[in-house]
Amino acid sequence: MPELPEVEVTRLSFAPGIRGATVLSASLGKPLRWPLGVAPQRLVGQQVLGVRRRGKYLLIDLSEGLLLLHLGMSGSVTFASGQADPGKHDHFDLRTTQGTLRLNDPRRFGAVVFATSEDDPVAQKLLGRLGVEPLGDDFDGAAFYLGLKQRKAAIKQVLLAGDVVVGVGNIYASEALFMAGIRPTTCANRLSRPRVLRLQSAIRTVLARAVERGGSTLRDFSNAQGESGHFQLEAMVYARQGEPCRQCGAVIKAIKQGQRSTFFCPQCQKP
DNA sequence: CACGGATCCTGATGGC
DNA sequence: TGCCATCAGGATCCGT
Repeated sequence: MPELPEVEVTRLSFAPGIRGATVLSASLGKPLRWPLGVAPQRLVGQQVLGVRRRGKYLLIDLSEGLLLLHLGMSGSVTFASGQADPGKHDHFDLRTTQGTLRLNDPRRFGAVVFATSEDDPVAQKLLGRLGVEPLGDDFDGAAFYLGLKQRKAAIKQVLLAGDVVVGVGNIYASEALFMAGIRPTTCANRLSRPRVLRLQSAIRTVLARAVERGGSTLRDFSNAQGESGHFQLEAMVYARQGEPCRQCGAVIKAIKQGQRSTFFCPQCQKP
């Protein structure tokens, strides 16, 4: 479910509400991708200082450490006072003085991990190899060009890998490549400088637009207030195989790259 | 070091 | 209705 826009929309939807709260209790459901790393009691009494995002991770800053939260493929978060009893797929509850933060994740590819600080090896193992933030000032075309120049894999797979630039998942990789006019199968190191600059700009535009629209709700994504996103309605290629390109009318194609679906317009996007 | 494939898990969907 | 295969917004691990 969650790429950068969905994670950011989630963050925005509960960060103001939880800031300043004190943890009353924490409880776990079924095992997630990684263990919490400490006894849930360790969190009790800590104050929530704020919520940040790094790539697709939510970083919940506490007075004596931080929680790294990842939504995997099917995770979503709710924040409310008076939550019902945990359901079948609710695997983490953080009860605070200002409401309960709850992670629901049917497939359990997500995780909640406690680290004493961002420098903690536990945190570094998850964050250490992440690429640049696409919506930040550090994402400049020159560095992006140099990063791509060292990769000979298909550009779409390089984007998904997240070690050059973070946050671009399966939907937005296809969308950004469409906007940049680049065929997803093109080798990253064979893209000219101008095309890389176009791609850099397209990534920023697509992700920022998706955040504005509340993310994409394909099946069940919703923010911490239970609201759906709407970006999927304006997708140019994602999940539109067989339909006419909104730009040129050619038939949108679907292919597989590394077990993942890729969508593109064979006419608008050049190798 | 970088690449491609297998893998974790559950649920929805479509064909027969 | 049941059964089976396939697919799904992610990212790590492993062999090459």
